[in-house]
Amino acid sequence: MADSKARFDELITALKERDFRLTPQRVELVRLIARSEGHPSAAQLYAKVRNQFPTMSPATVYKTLALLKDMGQVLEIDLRDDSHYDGNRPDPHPHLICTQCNKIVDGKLEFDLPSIRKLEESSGYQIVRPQITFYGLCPDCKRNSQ
Amino acid sequence: MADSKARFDELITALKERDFRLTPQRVELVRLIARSEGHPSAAQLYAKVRNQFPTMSPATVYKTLALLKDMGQVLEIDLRDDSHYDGNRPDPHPHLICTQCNKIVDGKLEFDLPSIRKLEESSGYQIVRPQITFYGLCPDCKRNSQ
DNA sequence: TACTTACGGATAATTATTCTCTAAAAAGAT
DNA sequence: ATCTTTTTAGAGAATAATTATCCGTAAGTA
Repeated sequence: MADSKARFDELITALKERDFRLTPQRVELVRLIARSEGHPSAAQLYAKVRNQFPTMSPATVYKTLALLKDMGQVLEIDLRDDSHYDGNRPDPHPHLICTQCNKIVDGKLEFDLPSIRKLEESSGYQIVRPQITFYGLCPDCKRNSQ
Repeated sequence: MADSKARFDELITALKERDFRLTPQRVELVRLIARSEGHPSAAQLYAKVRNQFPTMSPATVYKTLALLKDMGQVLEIDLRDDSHYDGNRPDPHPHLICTQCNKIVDGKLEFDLPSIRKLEESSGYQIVRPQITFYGLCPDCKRNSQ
């Protein structure tokens, strides 16, 4: 959350450019995303946005998230039970997910571009979006399980 | 599918060793897994096993898959909509998934062990299961989209 | 201000996965 | 072997995230 105001403006501008309407609900959701530090789930964002708009429906959250995802502005992290979203680092990067408490943190791991090129050649696939997830135990749960 | 009979025996032996019961339903499911070439989903396995056991429930499939997964004998590939299973290469390896036709193939990419160790150190996480997925276009869909 | 059209909201549908309960199988004792 | 006890698995119902549909309304524009 280097500068959530700047990120907010960035997202709003991106929406305007593509002629999507800036409804109050949508603006509020974008504000929450820009301000988010972790990797909130759709349900968590929904719960927060309902503070301002108690009648809002989940579908509205999903629709706007899908929009931002398609624009490449938020990164979806699909888990088994639900999806979480990274609204401040839309570039692909690895995630570490605790299998005990479900805590998600960003991983600092460089992609080995040459290897990916080789993989594209050997497989014939055109790779668009890498999704690298490391399941394991977070420091807290590791300690508690010992 | 080098030798599905050998793989079948291997899985059955592993189940026996841990004193899991070999019910007809379970044996048939294991046979399907040992024989599977691609990365079948739970639903696909369920559909096939119902040819032999029309009254069988999905829960039975999920339970046995969970069992084999916990034993490290099958690898789960969780996608957004459902999970697929790799019953013949239980060691972690990357997958390439086509965003158009959902075809899944195994990727031949070495894990960079030193990088993973560094990631464990910097994050404090104890990594148990890496899941590396590359979304993109398979050769067929790439051709058709041009 | 009026027009056009996308959006929000509600409800219901869909669908993967899991819970609960019952039946059946294994183990042990006589 | 048979009866009893205990554990496990199977079937069907339930759960919960996400999506589809439809209509009224409000955003953007001239």
